[in-house]
Amino acid sequence: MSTLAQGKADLERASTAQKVADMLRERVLDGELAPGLRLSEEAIGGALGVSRNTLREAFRLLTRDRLLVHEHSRGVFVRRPTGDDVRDLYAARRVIECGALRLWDTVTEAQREAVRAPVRQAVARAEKNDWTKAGQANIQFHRGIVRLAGSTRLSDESDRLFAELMLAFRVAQEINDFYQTYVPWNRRIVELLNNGQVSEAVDQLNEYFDAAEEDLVNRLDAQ
Amino acid sequence: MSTLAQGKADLERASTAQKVADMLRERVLDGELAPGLRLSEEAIGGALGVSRNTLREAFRLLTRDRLLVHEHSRGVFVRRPTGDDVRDLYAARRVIECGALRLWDTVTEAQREAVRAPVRQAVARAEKNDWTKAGQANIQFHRGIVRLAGSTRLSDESDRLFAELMLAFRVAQEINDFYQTYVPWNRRIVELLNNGQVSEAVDQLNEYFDAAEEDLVNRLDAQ
DNA sequence: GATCGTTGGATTGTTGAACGATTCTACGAT
DNA sequence: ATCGTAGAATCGTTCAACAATCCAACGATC
Repeated sequence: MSTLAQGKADLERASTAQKVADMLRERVLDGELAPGLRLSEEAIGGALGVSRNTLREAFRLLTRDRLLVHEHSRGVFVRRPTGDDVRDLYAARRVIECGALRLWDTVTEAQREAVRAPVRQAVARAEKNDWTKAGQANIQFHRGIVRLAGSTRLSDESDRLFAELMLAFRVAQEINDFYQTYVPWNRRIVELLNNGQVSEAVDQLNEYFDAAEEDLVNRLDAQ
Repeated sequence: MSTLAQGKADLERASTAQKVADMLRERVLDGELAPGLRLSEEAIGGALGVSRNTLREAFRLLTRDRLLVHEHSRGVFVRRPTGDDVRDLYAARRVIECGALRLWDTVTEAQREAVRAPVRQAVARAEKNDWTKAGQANIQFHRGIVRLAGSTRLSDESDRLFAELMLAFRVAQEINDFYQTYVPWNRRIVELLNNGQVSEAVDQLNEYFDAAEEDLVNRLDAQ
């Protein structure tokens, strides 16, 4: 059965536009393509060896994910998140993640473990000063929370929100030291959950959002 | 100021692909293009007088909105929502709308009125047996709830969820008589809110989702 | 009679070129 | 220094072409 699923994954081969979009997404998220940069159709298409039409399809996919912004007759640009964007993102996260976390007592043990495990990993990575991996584990923690809701649509949209947020982190130059503050916070949330104090855990998550949002907005507006 | 806003709206002229997508979206939502139908690039492009490339752009937009599904080398089809789709949609709605409704005491009066007004309208329309308008007002009610969260990203995504849900309603042939049952329910929710019983209103909303989901899933699986 | 290749036609995936429309840039006039 | 204008660069859209893929019909085999 797992081999069949594997085979199906192979069957669903990506289109050229999809592959180009995946490559560009990486470049945007690791900062190689800086926020605000304009992506010329001719230049990028030439460099990647794809036609303009195919490249435009890839641009559209990334625009859907809010990593690029499209301006009519001007081209596409790497999104440069503003303070307002961050506020909007956290308003959405508050509703989604706090709402999902409230379902803690109704979900399967596997779903709960998908929330706990990333925190253990983040703690371990943080002790080794590997903040890149710690940051990835932190995202897995929040992805796990969203998945408590049991909706693939909600999970997919949240992944887009997370990706957009990563852009904001980059602009705020907050990639490394940010998690140093908040890893302990996540740990406390999991402790409360294991204690059966779901409501208190939700409160902590809300406070975490308050602090993270304010920190990020301040750094963005300072620029 | 309003004239300036008007001028700006004119400036943001829609691209051809956007206009084509809007037209197709209407056709899909009012059932002219039935769920499951395959949309031939050549046939539709010829009928609308746009090139294949432009039409494919429009298809991408509607695929993002989940009204169409794309199958590699096979074409695009009008989505035919399944019971699982509906369960997924309601799992997302539960988290989003209940989470947003919990913010009732923290939002502006204008935001609260955007929840109450559509219910009054739905009641009035229902008394005149105008179920189409009553249904539209019902959607405005739920849109108003989502907007309590204050996130445009969340509101936009919810609009897509609603559109997809309308497709499911159509497949279930539940366009007219559905709201007859649930308009009074919405009314009760607003009464509770006006009474300051936010928590009870959330419970009612949750029960509404339970009932609506089960009803819709049953009708879909029966086919 | 049912299952399995094969073949040909239809549709999609991708490319390249073309041209009008729009934006940007640089230069010169006031 | 500001404004307007001409020219270059880029985008929006269309068209034609060909390879890759899918599909339906037809026989071949057991």
